[in-house]
Amino acid sequence: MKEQRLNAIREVLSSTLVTSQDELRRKLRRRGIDVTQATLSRDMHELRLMKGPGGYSLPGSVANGAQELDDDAPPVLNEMIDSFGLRVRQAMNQVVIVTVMGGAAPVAAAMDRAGWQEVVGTLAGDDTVLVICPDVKRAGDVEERIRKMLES
Amino acid sequence: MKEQRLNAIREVLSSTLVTSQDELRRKLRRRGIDVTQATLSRDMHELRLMKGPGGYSLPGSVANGAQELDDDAPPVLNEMIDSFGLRVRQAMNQVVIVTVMGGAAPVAAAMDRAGWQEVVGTLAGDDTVLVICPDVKRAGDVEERIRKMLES
DNA sequence: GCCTGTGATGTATACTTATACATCGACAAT
DNA sequence: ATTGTCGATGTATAAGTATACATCACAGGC
Repeated sequence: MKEQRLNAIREVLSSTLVTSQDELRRKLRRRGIDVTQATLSRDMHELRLMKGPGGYSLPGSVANGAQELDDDAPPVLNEMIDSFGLRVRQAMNQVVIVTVMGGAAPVAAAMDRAGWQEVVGTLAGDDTVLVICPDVKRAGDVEERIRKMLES
Repeated sequence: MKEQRLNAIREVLSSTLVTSQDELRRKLRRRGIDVTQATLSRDMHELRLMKGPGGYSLPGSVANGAQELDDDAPPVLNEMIDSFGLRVRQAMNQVVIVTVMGGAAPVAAAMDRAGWQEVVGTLAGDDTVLVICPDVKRAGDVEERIRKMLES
């Protein structure tokens, strides 16, 4: 039972954003796993999880967030930002979105599909998405929207 | 003063083990830096520090602070520029670093790890690194530093 | 069958971290 | 000179996490 729970924790963390042990507890309960915060604290210690501004992550960045997308399932931008986004910053008419390793491509694809008028184009590295905007003001608009997605 | 403190935090974390904000506060006080836990909490959030079973670690450092560093410890940016960098040019708030084929990714990774405040994000192609800076002035600063690495 | 040791878990709480609110200083605009 | 804005910081406390203690189930030895 414990092993199954540890596996479930890894799956949840590699596909969604988790910012507290209570949040993880609720997500596990949706999967039929019901434990206390104290037990999760021990589990997370045993899994050597890291906690930072972007929430919890599995040790080693390679395995983190590099989930393959369904080819025929257009992702919602909000979900992509939730799952992969770490932080956003504006630089003149550009917006830089930092993601977990491997998360840049799905985020950029979702932005393209969102079709925002304020976005001229996007470029994805491994963990960085560059968003080009027509001017500084609209870059500020985009930055604010992305920031709000990160904060929700 | 704040910048100096942030640098001191990075130095302490890269050379000693820190397992709580109070412990860091005490270590900084020995260096003549006296702030409260609340300020350190904000500083550590701004530095994107990670906390795990092995204590606090800088972003991009070994995923688990409790693990000993192995042979492929993160290289210094200077070495990466020496090994792979060919030339650097500035374009408004962007800096373009041209590398040998295949050298863009290690250079971009090293820049991410360097954690320069002037760098909003980096994007790597095969032989080109695009560095986004907050404004034209700081792009100039970054260009100058990279140029000096190329010349040495 | 009984006893002992071990690992897992929950409860309660100690400990740690994040933040609401207030204050202050620097700076720009008037 | 005055006023307003902004970022930094401290205080107090809310929120989050780690763990002391107790309990239970189970396995192994005798």
